[in-house]
Amino acid sequence: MKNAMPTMKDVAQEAGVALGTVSKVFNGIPVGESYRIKVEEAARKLGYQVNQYARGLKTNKTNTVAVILPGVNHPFFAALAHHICEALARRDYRMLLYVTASNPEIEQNCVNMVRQNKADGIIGLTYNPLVVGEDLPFVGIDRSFRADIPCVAADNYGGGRLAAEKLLELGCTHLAFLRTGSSSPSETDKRGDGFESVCRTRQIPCEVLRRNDGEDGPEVFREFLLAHMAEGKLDIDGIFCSTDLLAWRIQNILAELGLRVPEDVQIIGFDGIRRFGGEELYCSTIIQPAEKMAETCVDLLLAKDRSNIPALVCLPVSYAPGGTTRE
Amino acid sequence: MKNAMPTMKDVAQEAGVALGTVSKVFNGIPVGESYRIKVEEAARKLGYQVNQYARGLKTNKTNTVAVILPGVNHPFFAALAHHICEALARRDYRMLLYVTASNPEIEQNCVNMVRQNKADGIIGLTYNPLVVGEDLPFVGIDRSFRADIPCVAADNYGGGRLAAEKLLELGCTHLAFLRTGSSSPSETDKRGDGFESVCRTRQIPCEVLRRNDGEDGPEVFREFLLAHMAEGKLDIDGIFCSTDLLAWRIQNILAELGLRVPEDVQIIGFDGIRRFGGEELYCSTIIQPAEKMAETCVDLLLAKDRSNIPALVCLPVSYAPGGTTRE
DNA sequence: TTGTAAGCGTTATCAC
DNA sequence: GTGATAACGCTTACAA
Repeated sequence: MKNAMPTMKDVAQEAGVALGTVSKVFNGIPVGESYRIKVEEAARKLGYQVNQYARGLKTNKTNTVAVILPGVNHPFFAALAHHICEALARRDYRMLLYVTASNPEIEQNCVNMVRQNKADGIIGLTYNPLVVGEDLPFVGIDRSFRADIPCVAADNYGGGRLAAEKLLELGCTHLAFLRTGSSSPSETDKRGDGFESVCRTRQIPCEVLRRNDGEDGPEVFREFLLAHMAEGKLDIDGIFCSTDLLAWRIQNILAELGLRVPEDVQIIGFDGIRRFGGEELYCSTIIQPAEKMAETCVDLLLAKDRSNIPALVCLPVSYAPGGTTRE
Repeated sequence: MKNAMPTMKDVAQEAGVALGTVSKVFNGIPVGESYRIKVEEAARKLGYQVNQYARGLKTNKTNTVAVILPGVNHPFFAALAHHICEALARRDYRMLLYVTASNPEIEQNCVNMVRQNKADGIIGLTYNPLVVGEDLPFVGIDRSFRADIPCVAADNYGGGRLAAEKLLELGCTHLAFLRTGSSSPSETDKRGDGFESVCRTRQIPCEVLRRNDGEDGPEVFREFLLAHMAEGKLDIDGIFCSTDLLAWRIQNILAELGLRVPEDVQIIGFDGIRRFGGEELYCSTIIQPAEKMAETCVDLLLAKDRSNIPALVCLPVSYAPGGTTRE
């Protein structure tokens, strides 16, 4: 009458064997051939599926990993979620997804919920320092808030350097770095550092504007650009933006100002966002290896030996032209 | 030494009350005020969290819903996932996400896994007929494969009509409907039906090209357009594409052919995809109410009374100009 | 090898 | 109102 889901007991009865024997069959523990057959047959007949959570109650493993992201609406986060989900599935794990809108309370709340749901670990791209038990494996993306929590990120510093080198290679002589993003520190801050370091070394003039989300509107960037214009010309000829989204906005502003990209000024973004999740790039950009990052997070989280986990893993980025540079 | 997660027993001991009392406190069952305080204090001190799955073992509820999508890389799917996740969180449910790449085996496999994980229900955008137990609540998006499984979709038919009416209102006299998509039938097929019905009624010439994904490359559309060109002019002046992605591709082809949008030909897409998951539209389009759809799916799935669930719920769409129409 | 029984953390049914 | 106690579906010694 209630829930007709068959249990191990049903299978045992159907197969005419003991409960323990059924369990063994489903755990790959050797059992008499004839018994195995009987059990498997009964299981198929009844459509039996092990209850992972009842099992977890005993084994303290649920084969479930919680993933905490600010959201899944932004293409880069979507790509992460997608690839993490697939990487987990390949290992026969399931993904419990939480979205937080970067809200500290929600983030912490998610962590608490994860404990209720007994996930085997957490992969989290979070912006706030969280309290998470020592016992619960945690891997951070782009950010680590505790010494023993490994962080997986793209090689943001290297990506910044690469962007600078590319722009110089493409003939730029006066660069700029533009940034928006969260105010809480993260690996992504190194994008600008890498970029500036190249400029310093090569003694290239580099204008910098770093802003935090919400601090002020897009008009700061407009003003910045205006301040660098004289007689309809921009004195900057190469811009590195901290994200593809910012690059897109900058392009719009430049268009309004009557400047052409890439003729008057070349732009390189960061992320490697593709239209419709698979079509062409929005701009010339430094591509984050989302799939590799996902795979690495999962590997790190599920590693048997958690004694010598690295604190930070930076994955190689690559440059791809996307129409906003001259090549 | 092992997992230090405190249990109800620990809380009971700490609070100096019986186990059952602790349980009652956490279930809102009336209990002596002084006891409640003691329990809550002990729980806080120990950092206790109920184990949802141990609870589920008894109650047959896990407060978990499985969501099955082809992937989460495409912006529309990402939006669905995002809003479903939030809608579930609002009801104190968690989301178990599975991605299938529309592969029938993987889809079925997900359903089986869901049974292992004892989700309370499934929300699925799937392309293949699945075998899913009568007992497991299921809500389909854009498709239903069984009479008793409710389907939530945008008003695709109405959207098609709206597109036709808009194009006519904008002065078009010779229309076309272009379509790609899965070969398996779904609610989305009605987009073209609605569009054509308006054309028929109003006696407007309407060229139609319906293709299935993978049947052939993008060149069919190019050929189609070429076949409708004479002396560098297109005899069609209004195109309705079954998705924004297709509209984007068509725009690219038109550009190659030297045709201008919206001057020479106006285009309306379907979906309402926004750049970077929140910026402007790609084209003039019929917007699917992703958030409402998500909310509706969750409502339907979690409805107390599942006796009179509708078979199909179509949510209202809206039109928004996005630069590919003249207004 | 196979069967038995004691938990895992929780809820629910009872006597008290 | 409170506190034992028997499930829930499964794993795992341990005994047969």
